[in-house]
Amino acid sequence: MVAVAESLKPATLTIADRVFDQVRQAIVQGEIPPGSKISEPVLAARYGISRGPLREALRRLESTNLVERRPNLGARVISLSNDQLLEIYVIREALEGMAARLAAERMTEDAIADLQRLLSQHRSEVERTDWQTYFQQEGDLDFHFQIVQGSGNQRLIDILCNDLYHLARMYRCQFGMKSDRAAVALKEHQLVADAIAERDGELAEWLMRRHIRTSRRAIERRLQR
Amino acid sequence: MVAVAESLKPATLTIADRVFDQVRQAIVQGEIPPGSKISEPVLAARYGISRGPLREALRRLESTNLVERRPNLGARVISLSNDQLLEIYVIREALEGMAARLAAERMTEDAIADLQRLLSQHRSEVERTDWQTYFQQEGDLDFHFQIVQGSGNQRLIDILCNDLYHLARMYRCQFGMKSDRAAVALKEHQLVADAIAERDGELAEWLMRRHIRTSRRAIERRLQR
DNA sequence: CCCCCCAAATATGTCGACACTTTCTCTTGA
DNA sequence: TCAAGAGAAAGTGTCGACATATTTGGGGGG
Repeated sequence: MVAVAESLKPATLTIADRVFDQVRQAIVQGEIPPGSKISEPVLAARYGISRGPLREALRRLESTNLVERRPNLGARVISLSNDQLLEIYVIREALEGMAARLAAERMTEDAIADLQRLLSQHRSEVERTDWQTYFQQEGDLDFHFQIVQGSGNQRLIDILCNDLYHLARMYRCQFGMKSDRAAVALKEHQLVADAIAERDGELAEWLMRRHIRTSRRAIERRLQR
Repeated sequence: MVAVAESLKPATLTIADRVFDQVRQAIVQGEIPPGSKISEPVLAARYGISRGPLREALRRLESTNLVERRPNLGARVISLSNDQLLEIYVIREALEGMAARLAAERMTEDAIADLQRLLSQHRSEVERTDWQTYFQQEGDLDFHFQIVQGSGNQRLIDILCNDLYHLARMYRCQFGMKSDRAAVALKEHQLVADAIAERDGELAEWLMRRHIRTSRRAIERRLQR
């Protein structure tokens, strides 16, 4: 259901790759709670592998900022402080704003049609209030994901999809955040998509930045309570 | 002379840490040419260590985007294509623009004074045309570095300082780019610094983005020739 | 009763060896 | 002569074991 595409996988899958995915999923879904220490022997035993590939996986998790490793002290699942979460939104504002601008300039007509289709699908989902929260949460990421893809800037895609989005999802699982601004967010999404469809890069960037800034402030308010 | 500060080092230094720094320096300075294959046994022998820590170092180099690793095929030093170099400048435009905005809002008066001092030092250096190119190159990074630090956004600092700046430096070493726009760049720097000193975040972001965009276009022109 | 110090236990860092994959080379056949 | 295939060589992936650092627990002293 979630269209967070892994960039093209290598033909042969190494053990470290497989364990990396498994542990990442376990962390993002909160199975391994944030802040908890990760014991290499324990995890290696759980997955039935040696410590070598496990360390490789942990190292990759560190590079995606899901775990922290300190020499001779081991690895811990990161627990995002409120400030760190807000920091991520600031970066997303900058990067996704740029992504929206580039998407308006370079996205293919087909991709724009897909984007509009995704939005109309979201619209119908939002009307069914029961599924609202779940679909809006994942659907929100899908929308941002498609625009980032449309930017055509591979490094931009990597930074956002491999690092920041996983963090955002982990945080949502962690705090069970229900969005009560699904309808509002959907309207903002529509405005961005329209600007892209009209090839107005400057406006698309401005709208996307305002959208993310609004989301950040909503979270900020929620955290202060 | 180069103030690219490593974020606070752990007390104990592991072998993998040391080799990571050494290999990174070798790559950035072009000692290990871009695109060349990295043989684990060879490098391990050169540094007198086992393949374990070396692989850890290679993994960290991969996470900083200085080497590419593919399963069962080994590691290669990345060789930036022209497009990839330009992609980095697009991301820098977005991120450093935001950094300048934040710096204008949050930088301490002392830090701003340091920034102005750095610029006046650059001014005197630019007048001595012989050292111009070298100092301008490194000084340029120092200037950007100080502003990014002033943003106070730790993740922003990490992304720029640990990844993108090293790539930019490698590319400069690789192509031996001499900047013939040192004087112009210096003026642009001064404008950004002034906007920060006046706490005008919006202007600071606009000026920084224009500055980086101008640099990108200068490179673009140079590459097409 | 609390604090400090020392030792055992546990975990991480490092190493060497083995297995499997990839690549190169040489042979064989058309 | 060239192409295809088999075998060898080199390299990466994985494993188990040892060395070193950290943590934990207990004992002694204040």
